[in-house]
Amino acid sequence: MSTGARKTRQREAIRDVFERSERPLTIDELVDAAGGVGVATAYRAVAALLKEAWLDTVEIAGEPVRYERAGKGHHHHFACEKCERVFDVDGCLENVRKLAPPRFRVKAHAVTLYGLCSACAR
Amino acid sequence: MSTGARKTRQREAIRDVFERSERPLTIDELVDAAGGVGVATAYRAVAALLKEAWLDTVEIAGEPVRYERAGKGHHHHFACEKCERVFDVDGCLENVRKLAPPRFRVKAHAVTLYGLCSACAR
DNA sequence: CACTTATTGATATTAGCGTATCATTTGCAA
DNA sequence: TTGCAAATGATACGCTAATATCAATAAGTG
Repeated sequence: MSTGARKTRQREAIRDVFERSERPLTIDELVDAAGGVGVATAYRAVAALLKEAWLDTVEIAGEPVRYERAGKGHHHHFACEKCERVFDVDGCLENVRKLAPPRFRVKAHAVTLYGLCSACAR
Repeated sequence: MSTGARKTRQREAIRDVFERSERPLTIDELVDAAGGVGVATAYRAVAALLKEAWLDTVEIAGEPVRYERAGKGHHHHFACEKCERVFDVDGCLENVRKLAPPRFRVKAHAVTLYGLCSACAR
């Protein structure tokens, strides 16, 4: 027979990178970290992994889209203004949805913190 | 003499639009609302108003940049998934910055709610 | 091994958004 | 009213991010 996805060096490398990284990565970060993977391939692999819900999208205003392993549970993000990396922030706040004006139906929310990560803060 | 900014129909219209609107507007929304104002002019006027801190930038992930009158005090935003408009959300949460991991220095934060605005929720 | 076809990747192309150009219009002061 | 610099606006251009192209490569079955 013949149908199905093939196991390639590049795809393995990409999965590895995401499995090891505990923070969301941009396509460029991914390409750098994976090594020897073309941009087009990176985009294709990410698109596939998104489709099969193995990756989630992390969008932060004014920044390139990032991706991280799906299924981490509810969390938010911290964007370091110096090293430009984005980190996961566990936990959430109780009354987020109560901020909405009356009659507004809240379906999701995002909390993003900005500042300096531990490495850059010293 | 001769130095200084001139008062034009277009600039007046743009200021009026922002003064009347209680929600952040994109350049396109601004151009539509102002009527008879070219895109280039809109960009130029907004740039000037940003420089003199009469306007603030409102950035929401994956969406075009919006602008609103500066000096409203700390608040956040609600993005309607249906009509694509963005609304102000007054108030904030106490412990936002406490979410950050140890040793991270939080300098700012953004809370964005997604869902349906009162008009679209009915 | 041999062959079929998915995959790769350099690059062309597209799309979205903002700035630069420059001829024309228009404030506004004398 | 006149004159000049500021302002306008249609459009060309530039930038960034992502997709499409297509010849070359390689996975994996028989």
